[in-house]
Amino acid sequence: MKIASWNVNSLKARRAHVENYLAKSGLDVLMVQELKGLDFPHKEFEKLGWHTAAVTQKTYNGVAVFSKTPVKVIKDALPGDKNDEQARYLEFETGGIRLIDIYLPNGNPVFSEASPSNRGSDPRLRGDAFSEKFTYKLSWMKRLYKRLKTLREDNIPFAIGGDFNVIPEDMDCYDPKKWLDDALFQPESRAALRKLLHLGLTEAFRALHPNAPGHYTFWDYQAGAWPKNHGIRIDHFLLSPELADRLINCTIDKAPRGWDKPSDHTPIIIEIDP
DNA sequence: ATGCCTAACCCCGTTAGA
Repeated sequence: MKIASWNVNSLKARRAHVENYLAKSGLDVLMVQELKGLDFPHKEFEKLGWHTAAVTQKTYNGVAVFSKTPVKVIKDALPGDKNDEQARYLEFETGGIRLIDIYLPNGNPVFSEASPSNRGSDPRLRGDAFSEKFTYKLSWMKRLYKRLKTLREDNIPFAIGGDFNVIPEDMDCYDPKKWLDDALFQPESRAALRKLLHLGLTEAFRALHPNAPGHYTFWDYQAGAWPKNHGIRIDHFLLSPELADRLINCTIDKAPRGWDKPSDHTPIIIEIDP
């Protein structure tokens, strides 16, 4: 069973890419993120032979799944905050497996804007407050921990994939120094990701490719990042023990990043022994 | 040291991405 995750950076803009990928990649399930629109073309994809489910909002965020087998939605929002209206979480069952598709908040900027007199000094030494966006990221990760802990305690096997917006380790970016001030690279973000792993989850790519730097899932559109391979690895799959034991392969498919008018992310694929 | 690029919305410059 082949399952992929891909941040498409607007489904509308990447519609042909997604259809092409579904037709040719041999996937059983494709989870996508950052749809950037309220409308989701369920019928059109059903005509192409895919079962679908989506959580969308206007302009921002949005996650969806395409599957060869029927999709039963378990949750269309991350529990823990009824006032959170951002479309970032979809939990479902398909092909006999519980899957979770996430678009984890980016969180930049890390700190609230400094007063003019304080600019230039280190915001951490200054004791600046975290920004609203970074606070939201960390609280979202705390809520995610609670949800995954519940699934573990209930002995429900699952795989969670998506755009985690966290660079796990220094080897997961081309130049760690350039990311020191970024929300994706903060100690708090990385600790929250490790905490998820401490529930007994396996990070699929790193488990199968230990000590292998230079493998990325995102390359900025700017400054020639793609041809220079100046990327970061932020799209991940985490597997509960039952599925980790069935993990055959985990690869990053760089091809779609080289297509015309590409997303800035490229798909990550896991293969599970049926 | 800074901006670089892309997408959505409608304000066609601003916000967000990462």
